[in-house]
Amino acid sequence: MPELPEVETVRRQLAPRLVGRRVVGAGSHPSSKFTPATRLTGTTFTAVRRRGKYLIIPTMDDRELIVHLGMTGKLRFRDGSPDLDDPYLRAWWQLDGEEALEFADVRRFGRLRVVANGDYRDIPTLFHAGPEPWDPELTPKRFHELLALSRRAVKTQLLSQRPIAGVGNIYADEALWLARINPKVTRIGIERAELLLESLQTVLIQGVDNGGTTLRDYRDVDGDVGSNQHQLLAYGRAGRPCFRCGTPLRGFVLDARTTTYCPRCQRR
DNA sequence: GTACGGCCCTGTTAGC
DNA sequence: TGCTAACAGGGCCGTA
Repeated sequence: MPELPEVETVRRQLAPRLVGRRVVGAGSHPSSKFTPATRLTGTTFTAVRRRGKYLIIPTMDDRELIVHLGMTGKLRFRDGSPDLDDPYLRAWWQLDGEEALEFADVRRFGRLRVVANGDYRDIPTLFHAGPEPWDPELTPKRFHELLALSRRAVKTQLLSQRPIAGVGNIYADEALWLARINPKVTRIGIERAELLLESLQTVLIQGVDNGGTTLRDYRDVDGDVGSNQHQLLAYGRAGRPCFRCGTPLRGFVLDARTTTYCPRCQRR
């Protein structure tokens, strides 16, 4: 379940090895989620950027490869040719210099797109994505205004990517716990919005510093796990005592996602 | 425009 | 031991 810290970790590892590399061949799984990969033969990657949970990889011919890792997507390099016997290989790019970039994804929730530079109209979540967590324009006031655009539950809004980009289920639960905000509240004041923004920045920075959170599937480009799962304060701890007050944390399903919160610290 | 439910996927785990 | 059902969940789409 790669969220901003996991995707940023991948981006940092990918960039020095991918920028300047030419694609001499490509292939993919037949699903339309992955076939865009094949449109890149002959071009050269010029950068590796990130926007929310999306990797954006511009090419020399003014296009961009957009990668969403979904739940179990992994990017990795392989010496020589791609491993076509891997049943989970969904796309691959043969690079100059006898090396391949592979996209493997067990559950096929990931997806690839190739677009003209900056044209995200066909990728709704990316097109409508809110500011990055560290965007200087994302002031507490602005964040509060963005949250006020909808009356849905605050956690639902975070997962929508609209008030802020890059937050998924794990870091949403963590930040809401840290800010003592109930996931189901539909309106928060400017002071609590500021606290939530600070909490989001805190948990996301910690996630990046720890190389991401590996619960089961996530691996970075080198195949290594992250270590942030050892720092989690709320996510996945339902039934266990709150680190602040000792009250057993409660779990429920919100928007088909497990949600964990402290019924005492995070009262509605 | 907004809210909501269902679907895509498959390995792992729980329950019988 | 072996089978079945439930579960995990980000993004998208159809419907109300």
